[in-house]
Amino acid sequence: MPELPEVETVRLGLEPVLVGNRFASVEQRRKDLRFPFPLNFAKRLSGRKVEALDRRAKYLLARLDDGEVLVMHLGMTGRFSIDRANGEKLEPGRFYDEATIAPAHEHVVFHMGDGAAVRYADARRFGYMDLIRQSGLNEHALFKGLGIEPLSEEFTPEWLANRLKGKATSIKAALLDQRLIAGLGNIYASEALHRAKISPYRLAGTIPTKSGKPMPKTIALVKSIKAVLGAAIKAGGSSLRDYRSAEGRPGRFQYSFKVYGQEGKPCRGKGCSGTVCRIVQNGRSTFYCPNCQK
DNA sequence: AAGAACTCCTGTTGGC
DNA sequence: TGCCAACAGGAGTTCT
Repeated sequence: MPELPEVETVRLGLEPVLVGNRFASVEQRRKDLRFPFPLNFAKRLSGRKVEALDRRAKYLLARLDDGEVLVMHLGMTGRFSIDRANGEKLEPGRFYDEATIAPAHEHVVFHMGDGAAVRYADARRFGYMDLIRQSGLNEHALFKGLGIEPLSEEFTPEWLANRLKGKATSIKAALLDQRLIAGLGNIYASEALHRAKISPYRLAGTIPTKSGKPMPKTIALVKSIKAVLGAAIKAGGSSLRDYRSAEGRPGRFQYSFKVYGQEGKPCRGKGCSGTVCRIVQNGRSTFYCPNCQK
């Protein structure tokens, strides 16, 4: 569920609670999420200090003082909540009429040295956690094939044109491929294609280059991806059903969706009179405007 | 080898 | 109201 902007928002919320703090104890309430927890997970975390909390693609990386990295992925329904040390409970859904998280879905509780508790709940359990040595992180199976960070300076039209060349899959499917661009998901792929006025059906290989130079569509796509992700982070991510920022405040970017979830509504593209359609590609919904996306 | 289908799991929603 | 199929922000594994 959470894509790059949501994970980044969670990172910003967790950072002041985790960084510089120690794990006093960790409750691990089941042996696995999507994958088994690593051996002696809770024990290995106990007493460790968090030196930094980073993000890579949709992964959160808590760098520990013993050279290990606590790797966390939220899957589709993973969410964190924080009980502050001063006793204040910041429950997800606090600003909503939604029920609180069912206790059965709360799988991990990190008790911090300063008295704060960081809770991880995940109804579908598509999320996962692992402990990996910092020195081998980039060679680890989870990270080895991971693609470029779309907000990095290295992500340029030249780079994208080069990587899309010869691809026979749809551009929508290509944008979801984490080995290519790491962090885009189903919402922002649709939104970026709409901003760039590119049909999700277009074969990725037909977008890129002419005589070695990126075509306008490639330039527009890179610009759109960066813009939509940047704006979403600024808005604190998108809140649909499950996602809340770590403080429990909802994201606001859902109000800026131009196509995602907007089936049947008029296209909000400038000067476009089209209607937003929902189609299915590779088993996933794509929203787009057939009138302005070519 | 690339691309697509299948799979994991639980909860919500919409149609009849 | 009840039931049931469809769908949900991900991505590793298994097929073709």
